[in-house]
Amino acid sequence: MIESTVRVTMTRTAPEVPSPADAIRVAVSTVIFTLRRLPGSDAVQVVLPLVRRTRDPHEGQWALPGGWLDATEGLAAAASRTLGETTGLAPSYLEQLYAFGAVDRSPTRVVSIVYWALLRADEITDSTVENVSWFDAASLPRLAFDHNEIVEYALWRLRNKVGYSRIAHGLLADEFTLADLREVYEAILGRRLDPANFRRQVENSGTLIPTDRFRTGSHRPARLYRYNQHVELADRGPLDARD
Amino acid sequence: MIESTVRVTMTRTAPEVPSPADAIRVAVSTVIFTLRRLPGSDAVQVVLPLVRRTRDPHEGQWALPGGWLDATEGLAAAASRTLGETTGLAPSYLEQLYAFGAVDRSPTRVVSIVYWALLRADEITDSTVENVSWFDAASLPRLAFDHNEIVEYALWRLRNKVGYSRIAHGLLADEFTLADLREVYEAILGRRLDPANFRRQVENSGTLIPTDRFRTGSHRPARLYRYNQHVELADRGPLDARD
DNA sequence: CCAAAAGTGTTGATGTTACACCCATGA
DNA sequence: TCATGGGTGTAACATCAACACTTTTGG
Repeated sequence: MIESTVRVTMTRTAPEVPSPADAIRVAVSTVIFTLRRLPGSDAVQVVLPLVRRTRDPHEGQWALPGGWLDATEGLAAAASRTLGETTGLAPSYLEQLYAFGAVDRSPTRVVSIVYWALLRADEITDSTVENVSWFDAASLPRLAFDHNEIVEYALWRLRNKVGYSRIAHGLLADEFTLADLREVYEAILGRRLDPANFRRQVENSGTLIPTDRFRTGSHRPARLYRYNQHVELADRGPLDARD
Repeated sequence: MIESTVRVTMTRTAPEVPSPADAIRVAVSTVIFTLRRLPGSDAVQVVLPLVRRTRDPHEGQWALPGGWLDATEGLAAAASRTLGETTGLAPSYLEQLYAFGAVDRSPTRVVSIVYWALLRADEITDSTVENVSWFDAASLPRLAFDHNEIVEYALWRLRNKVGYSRIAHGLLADEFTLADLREVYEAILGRRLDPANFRRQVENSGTLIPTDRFRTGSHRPARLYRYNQHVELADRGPLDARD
């Protein structure tokens, strides 16, 4: 009988339908990055919103926004929803980061599907939601669960991806100067970039459309650019908006 | 009362502990790649093992090896276990691919944490496990669930990663010639590479250690190389063997 | 000797880095 | 006018693709 072999797969250590005692719950969390200019300084920081926990595991500590996966929604939808409910934010870019499922990462068994997101400068709603604060990604306090490690990994992905994709644009509004864009790269990469070389690289990439408007400031006006909508922020391969 | 705000997160659409009716099960599957030389030909194919389903959803169709996540094991451990149980294989390289959780990907709600793995030439156990067959990755039949799309994505990742890491080495035994290694790259990328340029690139990468042994064949003997164990197969960032 | 794969050399195209220099504006 | 950031030019350097060429073996 053919069934015998596959039986091994399905029944040896786990029954066809896991019993309630084996309950594994699925949560969804999101690491949301945006930039903030320090008041009274020209420095730009990568910041992210955290939510203070008011329940038992790690009560009082800061944690990533998230919640339980609903049986009727996809993973990305759950990320958007929980994120909107906790912080009121709706990011322009959302991508799956990793599934964290170590046995001891929570007192009960929880597998967290973590997403990461970018928020444009014009998307930051300053509606002060209670229990939500923004933190400098470079100097976080001790977070709940394994969320420190998760943010570390998200930062690593962000820095990596900025090198081979155009995601940096996901942090800027519609129109921006090349200095604005360079500032984004510098904040993420943590080092200064040559303005001349940066200009050429980004101009030759074909992702920018020059407008005929200029931003007038304290010195020579800088041309405003627009993002080429036909170019994806990042090549996600055969994956599109799928879960 | 502080609790009110966070309540929104936890209770609006999902209760603190999901009820049994909302049951979401977590499965783990693995896409295992290895290379096979076509008999009577010099062509090398990327192949992967599939398991024929003997149960209700998609019975009779081929599917990725996998099984249910056990409450007492981590994600990577579950991938290794289910994979060993179904195919008897123990790959040299294992990395998380993606979490698939679309609502309609299975008749019941299943979130699949999918891993992908590389099998060295010397790791292929030819113990003919029942209901397991090897397929050319380039021409798969219609698979169960969304497994066709999953394999597509895994192939995309493999091809991408071969360009910026040395994972290709995960497909070869201890000692190999540069032609062997080039053959791996050619099979994955699907195009011929210039032997001269390939040699220089890989020699300058510092990942190979030349031995003083040669493989004698029909023509001029080729030097055998060994991997530099101090160089990781792929930079996984702050993630190591974690779940 | 011959065929064929192993291995080396060379050249032009292309991209990256550093930095000198000119341009346009507000103050 | 001057200081400053916007914007252009250019030479040194590294990387890479194409391909001619030499070396070494089995037959």
